[in-house]
Amino acid sequence: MASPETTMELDSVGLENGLLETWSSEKLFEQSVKNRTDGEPFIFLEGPPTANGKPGIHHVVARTFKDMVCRWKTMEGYFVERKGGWDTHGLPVEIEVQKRLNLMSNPAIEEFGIEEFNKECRKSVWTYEAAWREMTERMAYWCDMDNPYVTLHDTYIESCWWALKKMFEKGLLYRGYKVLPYCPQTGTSYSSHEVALGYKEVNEASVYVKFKLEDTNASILAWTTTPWTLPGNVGLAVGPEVEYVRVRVTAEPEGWEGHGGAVVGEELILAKDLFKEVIRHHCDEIESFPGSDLIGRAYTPLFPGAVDRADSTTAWTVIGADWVTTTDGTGVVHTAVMYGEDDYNLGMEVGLPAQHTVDMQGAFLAGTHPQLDGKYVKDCDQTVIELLDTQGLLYREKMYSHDYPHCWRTGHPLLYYAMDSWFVRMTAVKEMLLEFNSQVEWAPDWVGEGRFGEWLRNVKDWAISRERYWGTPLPVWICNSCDHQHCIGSRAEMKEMAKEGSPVSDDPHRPYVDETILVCPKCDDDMIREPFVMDCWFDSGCASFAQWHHPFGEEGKFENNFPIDYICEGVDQTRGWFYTLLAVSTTVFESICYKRCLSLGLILDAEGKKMSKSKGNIVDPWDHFNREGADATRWYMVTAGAPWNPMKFDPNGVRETYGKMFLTLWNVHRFHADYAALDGFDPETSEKGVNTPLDNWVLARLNQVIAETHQQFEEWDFHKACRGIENFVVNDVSNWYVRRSRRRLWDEADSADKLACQHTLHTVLVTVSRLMAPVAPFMSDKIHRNLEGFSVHLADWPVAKEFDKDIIQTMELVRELAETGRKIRVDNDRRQRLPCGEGWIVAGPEISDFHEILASELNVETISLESDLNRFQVEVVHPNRRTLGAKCRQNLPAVLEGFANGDSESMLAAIDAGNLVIAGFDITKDDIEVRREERPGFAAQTIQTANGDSVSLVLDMTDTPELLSKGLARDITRRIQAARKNLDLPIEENIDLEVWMIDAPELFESDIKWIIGETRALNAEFIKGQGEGESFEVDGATIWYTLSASN
RNA sequence: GCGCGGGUAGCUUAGUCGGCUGGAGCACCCGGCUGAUAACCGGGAGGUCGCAGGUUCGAGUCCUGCCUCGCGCACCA
Repeated sequence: MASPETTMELDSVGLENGLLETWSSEKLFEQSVKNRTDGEPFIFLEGPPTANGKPGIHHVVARTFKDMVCRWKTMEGYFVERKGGWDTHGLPVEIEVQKRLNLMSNPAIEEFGIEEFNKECRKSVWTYEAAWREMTERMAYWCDMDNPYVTLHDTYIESCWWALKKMFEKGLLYRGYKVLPYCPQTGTSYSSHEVALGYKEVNEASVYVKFKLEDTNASILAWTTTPWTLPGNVGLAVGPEVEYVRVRVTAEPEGWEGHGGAVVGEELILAKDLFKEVIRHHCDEIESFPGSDLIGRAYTPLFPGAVDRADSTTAWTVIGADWVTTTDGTGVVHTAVMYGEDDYNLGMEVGLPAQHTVDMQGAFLAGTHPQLDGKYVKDCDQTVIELLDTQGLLYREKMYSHDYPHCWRTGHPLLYYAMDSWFVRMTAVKEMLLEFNSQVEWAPDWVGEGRFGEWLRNVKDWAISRERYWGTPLPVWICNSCDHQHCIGSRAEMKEMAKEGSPVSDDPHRPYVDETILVCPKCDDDMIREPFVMDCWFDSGCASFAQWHHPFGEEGKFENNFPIDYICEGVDQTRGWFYTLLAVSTTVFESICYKRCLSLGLILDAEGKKMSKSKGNIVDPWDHFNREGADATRWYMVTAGAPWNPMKFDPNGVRETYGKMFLTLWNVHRFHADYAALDGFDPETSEKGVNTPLDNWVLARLNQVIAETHQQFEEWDFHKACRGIENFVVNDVSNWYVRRSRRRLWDEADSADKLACQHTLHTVLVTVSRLMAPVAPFMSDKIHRNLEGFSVHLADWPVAKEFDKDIIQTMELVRELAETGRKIRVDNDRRQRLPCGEGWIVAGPEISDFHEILASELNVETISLESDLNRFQVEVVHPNRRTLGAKCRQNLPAVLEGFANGDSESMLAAIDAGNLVIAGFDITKDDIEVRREERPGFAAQTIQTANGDSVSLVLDMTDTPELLSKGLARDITRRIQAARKNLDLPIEENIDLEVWMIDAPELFESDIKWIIGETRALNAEFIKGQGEGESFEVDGATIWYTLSASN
């Protein structure tokens, strides 16, 4: 170990870029990992980003929190591997390509060719890979980007297949329908994200329809905004608890317009609450009853023959559903199984026939009705209304305005349409999911209990198939003759089962996999693959094992890396990756997937608005990387607030962090390193010196900070930990320790005091570097290398030693007293440079260790303890509201008044005698606080210490010739030093000095010598009378001075 | 509509078990200090602690309702 090197002014961008090169040539990341191979593994899993979008500041946030924890754990001695990952499949990729090639629909893609299309997708996936790598490297996110897992790799896909087969074997995979927003023009169903792009307000006809009950002469009224779904009606849903009425029409209404109507004597049934709103005729109420009375009643189909009853016993009957409300409509919900999500779920539950009346082009199927067959459904709304009207089945028509989703590409209204889909039966493992979730340590805990728990309690079967092209193909084949289903679990299995002569491609993607025909194990006929790809969330949900190509890859790799210790992503992943990881591990392994999950808040702009491309309020991380540097950016993001709270990203804040934290720290380091280099200080071989109380104090504080930082890291309070470090660096180390130690290092001889200071600074800087290394990996490393000769990232996490809490408290008091002294001077109009003869600390604890510091801070000649309290101050009794409140309750005001009117001296005497009674209550010592306040006329202030004691500071304001001389000397020195600095004179440069004075107090010989020493004046003259050069006035005196470098 | 999380000085925020005059930082003004860096120190100004009730001797803190912002879920039959 040698002496540190002298340093330069801070250039953070240069510093960081320089270190990046050093790290890369040293392969420091690899080293830091390998260094800990003997340690217990800490398992981290990278949530794979998609590289077909540009990385933004929110990615920097997530990566900072990932990196920070991994670096911290590494320093603690854990073995922390970090494999990178890329999410490469899915709709966003396809949409990008579709836009570029103007392929608006599935038929258009197929015409273009799936093979070509997927080639384009494969290319598009990597559009921003370089940008991602650059960002990742520049921000110092340590992660193995050279051997990442990639969801489009054959091996990765094979693991996904394996997982799906596990589910299949457990009976958790099944085929069914899912109602999705579907655009018949493009032949595509849309995810909720895309649907959100296309909401438009529409004003269209809604209808009230009469459903004639079979066993009685009455009709149930139901309401719908989509008349085209009426031919598909197979049921009516009512709320079992909802109150319904049966009414008889007694007279025609006044001013009826539009289609529909009812005849006198006709009977109608609807929710009681909605009667007034819906019914236009004059009616008599016949009876009222709960919805449960209606359940099971059969009614006549509106379009007989449009749907086959098949073996359904519930078709065209009234069904109970507790989600039915009376907020609009009639309190009766028309149910068309294939054209509404609730309708479909209800239909499945009670066994309604699931049969389409509309084809994939959006046209009515043949056999629905002669006037409708083959026509586009949205064009038929009026026809349906007229058909019902002519049969007397229409009660009313009403224009209704609402938001309705439209195709973001073509602008056509989307149809909710039941699509063929494959599902994972998550509902079957709900209890297990909840149990596993309760084992996860969530930060913050309310995301786990609340948002995520809520989601799990309402878990639905997972629709994992997509009618798309670019994705992991669904490995399920169905037999042409016997409908046998087979799920492939590996590439080998596919080869084995392939029909002779059928192509088996090495690339598992479409369209190649579509061409592979399997032989049915049941009947030897051909099996054809289901034409779906999988939800890309399934891909990333498999990451915990597919990254290792489990179970085909390296043996033991997966087992040793599961379950995961730590994952961290934005809160938007709650229903995304956080869920799919758990969903897959639960169904495949019957295990938890991760033990700890940090869910990060959204990132907002400085105004609190969500960052989005369209608003143009995106912050480019490079703006900060290139200005304040990655350290300041990372530190800012960690200290700005709790990680799970939404973060308002304020570019100004980054600048502040840079100026405050990093510039300060750098200058402390520079101060130490420059002197250490000059003196040839070596932390290992140089004498230890003799610690002053100041050294002992800062070392105690250091250990306190170590302890607090560690504790707060453990509790996920990274923001508090880092604010604590920052406070220590800025306030304690720089603004107090270094400020008070400056003169110690000016000593040119190797004094014991200087050595102690240098050892102390060394320890403090090295330890602080280690504490902040996980968050600010650059400057911490620069400092650590300079002082310790090796990288901070190979160092160990600091462990706190026992520390002296008393000295910390004492110093707190000393600093408060120093501030108090300045306040006294301001109040008494006495300038800081004019010394006071004496200062007294009244009734303070023993702090003589710090009298010297205090005297210097206060600029007093001597400090002494004064025990005679009465000399300067009186004791004042204050009530202790906390104890008195408990004792006196509602009588407290009276007691407080008693205190206010009482005389402190006599109250104290009474308490000592044990007989103070106020408003009927015995007052004891515990009920009061005694504070001392200075008597009027003294230059004094009283402060309260942390444990409630009063301490006062009194300054003697008397002037003497000696004091005036000293004060003048300091003023002169200060001016000359400023002039030296303006002239850019080196610190060791000597000067020639002339000083003239008018009306000045006498300058004592000793003070003249002091000026000469302080200013390094080789030749100096002090003259009474008017002079030349710069001048200033102090206390009525005028001073002129000239100086020049002495040669 | 339901759930979760916010709302404290112009801005960013701390505020523990309900208890002394609601603290900091940035910015602003005045003063001081400085061979101390984009520094430091003192003082000033700046507060309806989102609003309204309630509990309590006492509420930023607990309860109820409301307003508002963000996120999520549901609904839009």
